[in-house]
Amino acid sequence: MHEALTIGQLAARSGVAQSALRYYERLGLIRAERTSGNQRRYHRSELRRVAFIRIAQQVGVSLEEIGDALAALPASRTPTAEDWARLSTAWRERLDERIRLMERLRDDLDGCIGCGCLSLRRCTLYNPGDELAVEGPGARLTLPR
Amino acid sequence: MHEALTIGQLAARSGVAQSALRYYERLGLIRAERTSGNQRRYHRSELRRVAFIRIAQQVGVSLEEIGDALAALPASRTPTAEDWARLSTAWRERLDERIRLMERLRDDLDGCIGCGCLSLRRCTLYNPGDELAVEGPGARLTLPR
DNA sequence: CTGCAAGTTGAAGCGAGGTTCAACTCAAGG
DNA sequence: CCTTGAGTTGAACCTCGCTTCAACTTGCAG
Repeated sequence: MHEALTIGQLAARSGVAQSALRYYERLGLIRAERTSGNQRRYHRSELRRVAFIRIAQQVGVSLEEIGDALAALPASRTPTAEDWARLSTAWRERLDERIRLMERLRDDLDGCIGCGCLSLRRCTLYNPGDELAVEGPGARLTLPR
Repeated sequence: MHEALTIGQLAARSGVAQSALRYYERLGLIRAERTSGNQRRYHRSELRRVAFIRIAQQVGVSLEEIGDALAALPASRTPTAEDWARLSTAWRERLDERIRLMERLRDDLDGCIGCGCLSLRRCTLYNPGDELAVEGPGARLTLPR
């Protein structure tokens, strides 16, 4: 029992439901070989991919964007620590940005608590990203990116 | 043109689409009077409600929870600065919590960048909220609450 | 070789947070 | 009065990130 993980094992070890793993595969976020009987066998390096996906989600990145990022990994070989480090660094900057945004929100909120204003334009608070306008149909990302 | 805002005006001033405003009304988050011809007329204080809703969304609160919070406002009178301040204080704590979570994520990520590990259990990084398990059907909140 | 857990698929469904549409009605300036 | 832009409704649709289901097939311990 070296190398290959079944979907159940990957699910257990990553904490991600099997159905979610299959979904990720459909989206091209992870990959699996198949046994002669068509069952998925995951290389251990997929564990890192899954971890990366979940972390990126927490940073507020959509699965589509995560896919783009993962596509930058070398397909020919198992990604090295360095490969991962490069990606992590990129997300780190996003995280920092998000944190800054939250902190600004908090500080603005502090300023407003005194006056109870929440008066949109008068406050810096409202709409911190200057994203007043329309963006097309469908659901919106509730949280800032 | 004092007091009452049309839906178009509220949309323009709040930066929220008319369709979203009607949706919020269906959910009971905001209220409007009606003209004799059945058109909505919003009290100016609804501007603050809308602002509050958008801010709370940024903090990662669902519309349902926002509704619960807004229900705590006095229905009989226009909310005072103090009323709003109370709500804001409550959200501030949530915000702080979220910021802490993000910072922890960032610090953990920093630790991992060196080794490129992302190795789930070995790192503190993965799944910071200890929320490994199942939660029932439907979409999941992507970002920590 | 049997039995049972674990795996397979595609299609359908869910929940959140809206948008879009058609078919009207209202408000107000000229 | 007429026109035109703004507003009305309910129902249908959308995206995202999954889960659930039914109907099978595989893998493996005994």
